[in-house]
Amino acid sequence: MEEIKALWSSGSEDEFWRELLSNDSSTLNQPRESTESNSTHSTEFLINRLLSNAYSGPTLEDFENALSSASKKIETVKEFRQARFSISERSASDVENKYTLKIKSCGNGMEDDGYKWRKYGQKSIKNSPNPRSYYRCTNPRCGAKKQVERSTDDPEMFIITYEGLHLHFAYPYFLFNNKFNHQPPQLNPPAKKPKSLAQAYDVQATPKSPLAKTVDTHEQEVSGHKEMGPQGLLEDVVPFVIRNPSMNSTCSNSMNSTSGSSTSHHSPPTSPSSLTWSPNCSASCFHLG
DNA sequence: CGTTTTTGACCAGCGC
DNA sequence: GCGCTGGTCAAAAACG
Repeated sequence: MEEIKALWSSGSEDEFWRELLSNDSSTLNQPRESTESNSTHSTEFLINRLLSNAYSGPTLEDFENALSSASKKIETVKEFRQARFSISERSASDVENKYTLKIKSCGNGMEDDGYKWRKYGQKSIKNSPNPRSYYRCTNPRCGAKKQVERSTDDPEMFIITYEGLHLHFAYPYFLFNNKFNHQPPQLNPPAKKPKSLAQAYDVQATPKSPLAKTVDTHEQEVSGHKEMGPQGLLEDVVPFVIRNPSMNSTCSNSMNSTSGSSTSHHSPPTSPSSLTWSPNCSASCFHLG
């Protein structure tokens, strides 16, 4: 894992992507031959390859397969693909772009795929009565950051800006693979079910930057959580029922079988919050910050 | 007592 | 250069 971190920190991201594109990459092990994109690499392929090379966690292909297995949530597949293409359509050098979420309340949890966000600062913002909080992922190989501030228009609306490619949102969908055996014990069933995930994933461009994305979760309500936790990931606003706490074997099998990386990056989180690791079965953090 | 949050200081970038 | 603003650092405080 450290070599990945070093790769990102030692050189420019352009170098990283060149390395990624190189067929005879020596830094990143090529796990398997790919028959697609022989002449021109599609960005989708790049993303998949990035995940399979740099991370041992599930690839986007895994997510898609998982989505396909979720018969009841076929519309979610569509929306997830939309979200994915919102990433894929961009050039590789744009991966570090910011994403903005607008969340009207969400689950209160510090943990996200086994890692936590650590608050490292708070500033009062000009022309806004609400301060902005700065968080950084505690995942040692993740430099992703996020900023959380309360909307001035709607006190219950939070605006969360992620910096760096951030794929946490894919986890809930990946967990579809486990067929909803039961619900997470720590979470009450939502009093109101979200209208639809299609609304939750209304991906749209944000005015402040042509490259940034805004995900507006219109009516996300989770009972018992008036306050939004410092988490604020898309994972929080996706229905919790899709998260399955007892899928350790299924999850790891799936991830191991699809991850081409030979070196194991599945080290458990160093954070003491590893109790949430197994239930969520999230073996790797998908920030690409 | 270890971990997390708070909070003022510090720094960099930008416009004037 | 100066002041403003946003982002980060780090020591102290709070928390469990």
